[in-house]
Amino acid sequence: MLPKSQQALALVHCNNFYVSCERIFRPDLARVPMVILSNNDGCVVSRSNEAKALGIKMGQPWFECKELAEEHGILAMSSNYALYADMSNRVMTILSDFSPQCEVYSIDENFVDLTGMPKIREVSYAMRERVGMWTGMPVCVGIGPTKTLAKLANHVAKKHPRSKGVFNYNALTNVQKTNLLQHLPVEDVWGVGRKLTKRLASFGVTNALDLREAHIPTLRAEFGVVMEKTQRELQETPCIKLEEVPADKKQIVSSRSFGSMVTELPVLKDALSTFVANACAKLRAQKSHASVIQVFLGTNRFRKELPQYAPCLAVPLPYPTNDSLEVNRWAAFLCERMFKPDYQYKRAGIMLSEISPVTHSQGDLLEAVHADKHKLMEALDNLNARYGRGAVKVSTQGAYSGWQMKQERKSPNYTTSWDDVPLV
DNA sequence: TCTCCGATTAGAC
DNA sequence: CTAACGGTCTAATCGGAGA
Repeated sequence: MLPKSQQALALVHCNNFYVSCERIFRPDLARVPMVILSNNDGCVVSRSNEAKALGIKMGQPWFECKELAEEHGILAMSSNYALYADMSNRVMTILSDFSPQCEVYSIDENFVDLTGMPKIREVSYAMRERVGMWTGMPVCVGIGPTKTLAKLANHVAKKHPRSKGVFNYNALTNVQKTNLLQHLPVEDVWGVGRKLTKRLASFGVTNALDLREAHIPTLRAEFGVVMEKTQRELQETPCIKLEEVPADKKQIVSSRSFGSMVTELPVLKDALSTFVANACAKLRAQKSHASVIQVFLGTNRFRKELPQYAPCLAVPLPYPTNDSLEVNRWAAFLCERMFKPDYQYKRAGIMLSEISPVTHSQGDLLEAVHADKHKLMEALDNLNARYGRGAVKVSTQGAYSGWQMKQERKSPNYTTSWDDVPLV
């Protein structure tokens, strides 16, 4: 029997994605050390190479970096998701021309299946070049027989300038593979995070080779099935499938930390009405409805000297719905039940769960009522699609101020808003 | 003892 | 000037309740 033909999965990953999106429209920032901040301008979520070199850590709270930032003139910007989502779509569309089988894995990554294609190196360089030429986005490509090894190869491509942005694990000899894995810390393996790195170390597993060669029953017993899959993927046995069509969400969460503390019930309800609108719009976009709605509130858990309160309450709905108005009534009700004065709220959110596809229920006495509601929400979605999110609102939805997140340094929506296009 | 369920944990990005 | 630390999602596992 012929040996099983090996997969060639190419993981295409944008370099410093958010930073790169900003630089495409601000070429003057090309060499400026810079970072992009999370919602509420809280933590660093993307760093330029210069910022990395200065020691700024991924996920680090911005206020902790301030001193270093001032010293070295590090520029911080708020995140601009409308811009990043649009740039991502452009990149993904280009990549989809290179293979009929792709998985958009995240906003800045795509697994492109090149199995069976000739000249995989050339194709990889071509992907890099076309994306760069058409969008300005720098990307690196890692090729491997499994997702885990494609990730690993991408890591190598990023780290070693000599690779010129493309690294093919499949082209290595066994000795080269062993050598590579031996020099790769186990925490750089996909699926191995901080906690597992520590526990693995106590078993003498510190690099990727150790993990690949570890005693299988021990590994399975101590670390469970997830780790075993990772190990098998390192051994070139695919355990994680390519998921071409994204699965429907099983739960939808919409929540925010507030820009400042909130003490008033109406303000909380206003914030929640915005979260409900977002969550229900997502629900309708995947043609589903939810049977359970949960609301949570929270004080600032980092301010230990203040009284803490983080309640959470759920209701099973009498029948599944995706109607923003209806969900909002429940959200307001739950919020009122939990609200206690004299606390400073810093966060609130809503979760929709027990999600199932909408199917046309026959013979329902309320069918006509449901149909009308359905039309109302459809009209609302269409208007918001045409005139921008929030053009048509549910309830107060943002009428009160005080909870909106801090975004002090956001760039214009260069690609998605005519109002933001600079007139030369 | 088995099963179900909610809560917790760990990870990715 | 001040205060100042994200948001979403999944899968696996754990521990208790109930059958």
